[in-house]
Amino acid sequence: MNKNKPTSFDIAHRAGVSQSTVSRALRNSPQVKQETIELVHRIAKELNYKVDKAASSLRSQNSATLALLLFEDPTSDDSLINPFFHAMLGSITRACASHGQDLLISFQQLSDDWHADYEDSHKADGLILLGYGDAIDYEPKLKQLAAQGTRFVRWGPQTGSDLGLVIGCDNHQGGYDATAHLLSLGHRRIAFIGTASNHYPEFFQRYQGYVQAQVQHGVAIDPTLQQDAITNEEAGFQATLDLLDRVSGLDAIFAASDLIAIGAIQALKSRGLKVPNDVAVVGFDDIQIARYSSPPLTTVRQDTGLAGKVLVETLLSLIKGDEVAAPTIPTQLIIRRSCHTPDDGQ
Amino acid sequence: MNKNKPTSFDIAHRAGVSQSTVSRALRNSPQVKQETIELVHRIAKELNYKVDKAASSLRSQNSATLALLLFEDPTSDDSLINPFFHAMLGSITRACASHGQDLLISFQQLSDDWHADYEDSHKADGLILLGYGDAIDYEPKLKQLAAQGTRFVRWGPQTGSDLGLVIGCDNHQGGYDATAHLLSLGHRRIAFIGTASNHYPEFFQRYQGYVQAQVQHGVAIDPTLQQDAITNEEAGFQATLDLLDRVSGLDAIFAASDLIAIGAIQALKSRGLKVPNDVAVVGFDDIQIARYSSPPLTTVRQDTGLAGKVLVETLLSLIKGDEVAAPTIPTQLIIRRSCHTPDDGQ
DNA sequence: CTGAAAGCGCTTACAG
DNA sequence: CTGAAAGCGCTTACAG
Repeated sequence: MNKNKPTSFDIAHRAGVSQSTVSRALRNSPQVKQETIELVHRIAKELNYKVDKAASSLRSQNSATLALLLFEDPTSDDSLINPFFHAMLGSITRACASHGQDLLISFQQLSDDWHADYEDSHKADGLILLGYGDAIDYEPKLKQLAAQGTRFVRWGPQTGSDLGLVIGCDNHQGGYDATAHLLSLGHRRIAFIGTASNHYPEFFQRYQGYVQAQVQHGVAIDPTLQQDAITNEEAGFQATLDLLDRVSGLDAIFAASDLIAIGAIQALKSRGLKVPNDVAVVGFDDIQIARYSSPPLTTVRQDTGLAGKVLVETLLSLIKGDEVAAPTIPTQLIIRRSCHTPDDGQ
Repeated sequence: MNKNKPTSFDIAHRAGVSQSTVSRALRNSPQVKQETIELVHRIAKELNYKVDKAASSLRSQNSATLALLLFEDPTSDDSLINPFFHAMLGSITRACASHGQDLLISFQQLSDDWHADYEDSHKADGLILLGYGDAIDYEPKLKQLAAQGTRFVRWGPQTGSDLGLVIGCDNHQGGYDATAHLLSLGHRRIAFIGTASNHYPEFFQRYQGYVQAQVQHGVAIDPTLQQDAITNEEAGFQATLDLLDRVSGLDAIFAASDLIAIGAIQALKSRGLKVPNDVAVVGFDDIQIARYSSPPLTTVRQDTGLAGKVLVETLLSLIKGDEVAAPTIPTQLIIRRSCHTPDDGQ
């Protein structure tokens, strides 16, 4: 079947033109007569001809392929993927398709040589990095990539002194909005669950938004209301239990991610506390599960559809050598039933 | 940076051997002296050399790449991916990595020419098809792939007269186990929610297991207890409301997928029915959400870890030209709180 | 607007 | 165990 795969020479022969002209015509070169272009395309279709990607990449030194590298904390169960990544994956896939790029996907270990694996081998023209993990562990890797001249974009926290091009949402604003919403509902003892340090800068930015909202509303910050957790349900569950053992009078939780929030809700229920009647909960991400948790989760949506598009387009600009900026993706507060709304009598 | 990418000639020069020998040494050919192999590898490492994938693919006519094509019903919201696919994706990714294969990923429309897109262009040596959708719509596509000699494997229902190589779980047994479990808890009015026809053969197989279990337990089949639904929460929600309007005395639901089950639970709650006290619910898949639904969902687990490995390894055998069989992946009943267990006093 | 020719960086017979 | 040579199927100067 594949033995007789047609080449551009076959088309040239049938069309009565040279192979060079076929090559140009297939890419709709303005140099080629419209008539010839149409003829070549017609014959190509008849023969089921497709440009050989390997030959094209080799000659043009351009793979028209991007690589998406996913990574998580090495401690996390590696059969699970953060649902937030899935949404990003869908969006990145579509953006690649619309730009004629193929997408390689891989789960990476911190120990691997990402540059070598993808750029040196010409498998991909650039990398998209996606992951939650300890930013401190991760930093040397980024430095190495930058030093190697790897073209990459990364989803993450924008700090102003970023290694490489970082595209992220407005974590601070999102944290502010979530907290302001809880304050507007009358809550005053609002916990923050999530590791708020430079190890998890996205969470830290959300925490800072949480602090700012309270300061602006004249609520004193009680540092004992912050409890560390990485982004999975287990961690959220355990952190909430620890928090409940430590503090009193809690009336709301702002969880640094939806996964943490879902664990928190389970923990609250396990202690006989009702959500939102006893404790309101707000998450972050708006993953698919958020709508189907019980109660449905109020959360801060990250626009994954836009994010994927921006990641891909920014990377393509970078590869082309254009000047590129790193836009910030806005967030949006999505109100559901995990906290009372003013007009919600429940 | 990439301008001076080293080639096998650079290594040859430094090592004082020919380029052919370098090429052999890099692939650890038994023809090459161990000493030479080691020398070549050492120099390659020093130079950060990586075999150029395009050149290698072009010459060897082998891309060492598989393509994963995902598709869903065109009607479904295309920003969502069935969580079951995510688990498969993780598993397939890992299996590819362990076999030295790159993985291209794409969301496909039924209208696209999958063979041309991947095999004719030498982007991939074979395809993995993953998707839920109407099997009848899908069939002409499979016939076309088979006719074109495309090497592909597919996750789906094994019917005995499959187009191409189909790997799937034991849907019938899974349906039987779920239903037998409900029967053992004393339920007698068990609904099946999911389209049970040749349009959705996996669901149909699960339905047949459901029927068989009841027959064996001497329970008469009431066809009005079956309600169509495709695999998403919306459909499950709506189907359950319709069912509740139509039939009386319902004491359990076997949903053809977890997404349907989650929609069903929402619907039951919206009618003031308690799960499992008023109506028990069992799902199918054991997606991640199942553990965090409220109540946690009893379901039939498909072993996605094994499935991904088997898909990849079967496809690689097919590409190599080996004789291949299509194994069936076993299922496992996972008991949680969405139906009473005999020793669960709740 | 088109063609002849070179060459991308490998792998693989072929010869020794 | 190693080397010289051909060639995978394109793209792209170069020449007209």
